Amino acid sequence: MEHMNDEQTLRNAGIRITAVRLMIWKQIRHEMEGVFSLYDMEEALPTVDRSTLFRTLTILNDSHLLHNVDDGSGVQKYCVCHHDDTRHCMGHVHLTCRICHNTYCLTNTSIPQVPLPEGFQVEETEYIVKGICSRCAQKAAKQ
Amino acid sequence: MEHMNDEQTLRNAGIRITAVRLMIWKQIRHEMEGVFSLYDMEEALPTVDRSTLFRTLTILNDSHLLHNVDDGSGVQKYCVCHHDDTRHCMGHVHLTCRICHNTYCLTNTSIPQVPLPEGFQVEETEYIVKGICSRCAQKAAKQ
DNA sequence: GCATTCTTGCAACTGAGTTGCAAAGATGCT
DNA sequence: AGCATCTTTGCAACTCAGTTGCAAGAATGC
Repeated sequence: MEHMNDEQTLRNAGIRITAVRLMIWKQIRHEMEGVFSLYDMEEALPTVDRSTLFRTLTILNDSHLLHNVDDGSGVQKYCVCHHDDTRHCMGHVHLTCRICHNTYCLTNTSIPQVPLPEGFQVEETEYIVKGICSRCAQKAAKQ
Repeated sequence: MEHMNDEQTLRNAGIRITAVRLMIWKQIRHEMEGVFSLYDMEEALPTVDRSTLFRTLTILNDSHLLHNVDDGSGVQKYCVCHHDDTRHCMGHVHLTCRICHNTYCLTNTSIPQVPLPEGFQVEETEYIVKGICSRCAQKAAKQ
């Protein structure tokens, strides 16, 4: 699965192949690290229109090749789903840095359960830690 | 503290009293239940300009009379801080309903800790459960 | 090879939040 | 109270991210 070629991955997800989609997916898969935004994609692929990027990200999201990350910045972020089966990849903890605005996935830290009121139907859980990442903290300390 | 009058509450927080501010605070304190947005305030107080509401909410937030709630809807929400001291009211779990877009505070459910990487300076933690609230689930079941 | 369907880029729009500025209001000092 | 100073307010205009309508271009099915 990990080594499936990019075109096959899209096809398997039921996504029709086009030059633009393949370019977008390759960019995400091989060049973007961690969590990225629509704006990051615009920067990375300036020849592709924003609306196309948006629509393609939505398709990838719906096909569970990406998942939405809500880091509380007010900007929608995306992240490659790393999982080996078809289950939707469930929540892990996210760190988001107030200074550099990067968001990091703690892929190995799953979200602890809490008791919920009777009758609430859970669909998704977000656990976001906001603060200052170690890199930014170090920079700040030097000055 | 709970019974302090509204004017005194503002004054104690270091906020200058004006007719508009008092009206906003009374509305929040006595009419809004739970979590509300700027838009909710616009609806409730149509005579007050949006920018004034926004600036006043920001002041109340900075003075820890309100706190920001990030429910992942992309819309900033606010909630009265219920606490007896000057500590910033720390995170509790929020439920947010995909159907009615209401957000509920589980004020008694504090956010469980998770292990974090060395060097990350935590400032705030959000725990948001997204899904369908019992009221909306019941409505859906009837049909 | 042609008709049909899907994808793309452009432009224009929405919605929430935010800012500059002048008028209105509050405060401090005599 | 009268006046100068500082703060707050409403208006309009703007930013920023996301979203949509539509016509042109690309892919697909027979």
